[in-house]
Amino acid sequence: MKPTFNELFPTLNDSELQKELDQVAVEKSLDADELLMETGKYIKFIPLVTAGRLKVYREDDEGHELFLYYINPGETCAISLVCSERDRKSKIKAVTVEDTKFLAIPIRYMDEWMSAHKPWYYFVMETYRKRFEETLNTIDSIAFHKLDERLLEYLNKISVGQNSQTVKTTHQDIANELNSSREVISRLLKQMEKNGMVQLSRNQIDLLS
Amino acid sequence: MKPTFNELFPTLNDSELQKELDQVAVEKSLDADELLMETGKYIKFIPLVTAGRLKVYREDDEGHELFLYYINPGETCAISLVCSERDRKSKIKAVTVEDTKFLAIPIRYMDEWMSAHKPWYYFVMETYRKRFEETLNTIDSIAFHKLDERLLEYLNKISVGQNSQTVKTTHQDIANELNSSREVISRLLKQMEKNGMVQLSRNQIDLLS
DNA sequence: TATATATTGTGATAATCATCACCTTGAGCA
DNA sequence: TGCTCAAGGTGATGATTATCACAATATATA
Repeated sequence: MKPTFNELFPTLNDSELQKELDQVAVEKSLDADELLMETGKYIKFIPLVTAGRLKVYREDDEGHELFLYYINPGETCAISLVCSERDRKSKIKAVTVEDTKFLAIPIRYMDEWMSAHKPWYYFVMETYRKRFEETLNTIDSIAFHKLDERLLEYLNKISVGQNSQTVKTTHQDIANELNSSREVISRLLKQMEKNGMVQLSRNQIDLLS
Repeated sequence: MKPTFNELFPTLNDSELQKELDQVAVEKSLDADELLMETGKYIKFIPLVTAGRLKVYREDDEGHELFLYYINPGETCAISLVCSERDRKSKIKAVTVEDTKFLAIPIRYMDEWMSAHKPWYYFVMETYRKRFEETLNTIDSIAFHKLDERLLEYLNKISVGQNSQTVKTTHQDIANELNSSREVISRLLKQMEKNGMVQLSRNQIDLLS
C-alpha cells in the first residue's frame, strides 16, 4: 500500500498549507542513479521525497567524494533550503539510488511560507537540525574514528536507511564513498567476516550482528 | 571606536525588531577562555556577539576535539538556533578566546520573530547557510586533505578570523584542535619554516606568504 | 560452453601519522 | 643569577592506510 502524503509528511498536515502545496507542487520522478543536484549548479526547487531514495555526497574539485546521508520518503534536502537563499550554488551532489518520486516546490515560496505557515516552518527547522546533526556525525566519524569503525558505521547507516540487513554494492563503491581504496575495504571486510560480523558474497554484504 | 549594534548587525536594522530586541536582550560578558556552551548541555539563549570572539569545537565522548569555526562580532551561533528547537542538547563546545560581550536573546522568541520580522528571518537563514558551509569545508579538510594542508588551512582560518598574520598559540594547542599530536605539528611547522611559509618563535607563529 | 569482464583476494612496499623517549631552549621568578 | 618549568626539537619505532602488481573467482554474454 502506497503511503499518502499526510502519512509521509505528518507535520505538514495543515489545510491552508496543503491548498498552497496543491497549487504549486509539481510531481516529478527519476530513475535510479540519476543526478538530482550537482556540485556547482543552482538549485531551483525543494524536493519533498515521496518514494524512492536519494544519496547525498560531498564532492571536491578533484573528484573525491564522501557519502553524507540518505534522503528518504517524508524528508527533504536541507542544502536546497539553505542554498535557496539568494540562489547560492551547492557543493553537494544528490543521486537517486532507486526510482524516486518527489514533489518539487519552487524555491520562491520558501520565505513566504516560512512566515505564513507554522507547520512548514517547523518542518524546515527540523530538517536543518537533523542534517546539521548528521553532518556533525560525519565529522566525528572521519576525524575521530579509524577506517574499520567508519566502514561499520557506513554499513549500518546504509542498512538502516534502506531497512534491510543486506547491502548490495561493490567494495569499490564503498571505497569511493568513504574516500578510501578498494583493497583496503576488501581487507577490512574480510576481517569483519572472520569476526562473524558480516557475510560476504559478490555484490552483496549481509550484516549479521 | 566601538562599533554600534547597527554597524555590527546591519541586516537587523529594523525599527520594530530593535524595539523587541531592546526589551528582551540581556547584555552579558565573559572573560577569555570561558565556556559559553558545553557538550550535552541545553541552550537557553541565542548569543549575538558584539565584542570579542568565540571558538566553536566539535567534541566527542572520549575527549577528542576538533576546531570548527570562529564566531566574530556581528555573528551568532547556528547551533543554538538549531538546538533551540524543542530544547535539544548540543554536541558542541563554544569557548571565548578573548573577553567577549554579547546580547543574550531567550530562545522562546526565535519562532515568534522568524515569522514576525523578515530581517530576523534573513539573518537566521544566512547564519545557517554560512555555518553549514563552514562545516562542509571542515569535512573537505579532514576527508580530502593531508595534515600539512589542514595545518595551513587552520593557520589561515585563525589568521583571517583575528585579522592578523601573527598566531599566538602553542604547538600542543594546534595539535588538540586538529586532533593530532604535538610532535607531528612541530615537525610540519619546521618544514613550513624551511619553505619560508612561516616564522616560528615561542608561543607564536607568523605567517609570511 | 567458452570467453570476456567485473569483482574480489592478497602479498609487497611506501607514505602518513602517532607514540615513546629524551633532549634542548627560552622565559619567568625565587 | 640560577632554577624551574613550559615549550619545542628530534630520532626510533609502530600502526594505519594507500598503492602497485597480479592472481583468483564469479557473472554475463557471445
